Amino acid sequence: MAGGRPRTFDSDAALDGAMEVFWRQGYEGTGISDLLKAMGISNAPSLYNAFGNKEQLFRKVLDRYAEGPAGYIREAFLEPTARAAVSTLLHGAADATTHPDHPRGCITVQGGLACSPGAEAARDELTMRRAAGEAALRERLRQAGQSGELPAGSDPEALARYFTTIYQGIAVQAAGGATREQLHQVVDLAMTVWPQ
Amino acid sequence: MAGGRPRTFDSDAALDGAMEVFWRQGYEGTGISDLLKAMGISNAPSLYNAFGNKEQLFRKVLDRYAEGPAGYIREAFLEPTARAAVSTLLHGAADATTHPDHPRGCITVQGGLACSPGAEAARDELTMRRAAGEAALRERLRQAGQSGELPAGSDPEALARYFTTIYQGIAVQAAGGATREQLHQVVDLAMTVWPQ
DNA sequence: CTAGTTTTTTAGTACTCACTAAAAAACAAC
DNA sequence: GTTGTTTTTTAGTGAGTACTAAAAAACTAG
Repeated sequence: MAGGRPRTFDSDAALDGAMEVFWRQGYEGTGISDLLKAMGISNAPSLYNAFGNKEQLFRKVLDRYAEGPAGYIREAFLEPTARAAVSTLLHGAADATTHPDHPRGCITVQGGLACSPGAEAARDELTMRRAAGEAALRERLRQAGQSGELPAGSDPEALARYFTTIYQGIAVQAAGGATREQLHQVVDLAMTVWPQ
Repeated sequence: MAGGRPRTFDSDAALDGAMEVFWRQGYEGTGISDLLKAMGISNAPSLYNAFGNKEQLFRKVLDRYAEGPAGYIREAFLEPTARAAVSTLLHGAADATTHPDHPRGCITVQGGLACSPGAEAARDELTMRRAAGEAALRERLRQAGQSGELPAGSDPEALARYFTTIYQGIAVQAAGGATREQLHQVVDLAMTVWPQ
């Protein structure tokens, strides 16, 4: 077994660089030359050799995003009550979408809602991931309904969709320049919908 | 004064076609060839002659959007109470973003949140228009505060931001496939935040 | 050293991007 | 008819798109 020529760039740092660009410019607004610069890779073939094509790189970036800047989501689901989970989730979104070290907003929204036919696979991947997040919240709220945390007559599905709408609206608000404090205020108002 | 060679396309119909494409594919995902096809124009120079460049055409489309598919917004502000205005606005958004004759979502959100440096002018135009909508709602709610429609201690600015967040979240939800009924349910929940 | 493996480099592919100069065509006024 | 005006058509511009074949370079194992 052999070693081969060593990489001149760090894979994780390169993915972080790619994440930054995709986050700020969206999938379709990001070119291979932008990625090369941000990833610290000198030539296109090195990028394709290491990460596959643009779409595969995008998926790897989304995975890394979920474990890094969006890690607060997984933590939110560890909260003991559904109400605390939602509150942590939304206040976490207010923080993450306005973090000074990252582009504004959320990569799963900013990445691309509308696109040319050639980018539909990437757009659909984003749609899927947003739907997966909403489904996870729906399950958590269903469980809260069964455990008695939610009063009788509550609609866990509708609540999940409502809080997801807030969550996604926050990403748009952040893109428009809303401050962190303003978004936390939005979350506080949104939480008053909680039953009882 | 002379007539000159007559147009072979209808300007309003062409703008409607351009609106459809920009709405479905976003500003950056839309190419001149897409526009030509959708606008019923045979050659690029005819488009440039009639509407200026891509960015100027986009602005004309946004103006037409405001008077057409987003006309419900102006109507909402004619409601006698602020509460009715917000309700009409949000339920109107639920209808408009899921209308079967149009692409999903709202052109001022779908048009582009993140983009390449070359498209920043278009993105900023969208940001400005969203901000203008939020400012109008803020003014309406301030007025409601002064007229006594809102109870003492209410925060019109925070309410305006909250309802705008819902409004923009609805556009993302619609892009993800939410149904009209589901979005109306979201709006009903969102309206329970209304003070008193 | 040689052989094997992986990455980088060089130099390209074919295609699309937004946009335009110049000429031809189709009208109105006279 | 001629002149003036506007639009369409033809034929392009240079720059950028994602991606790749092939060779050179830099490592490890033996």
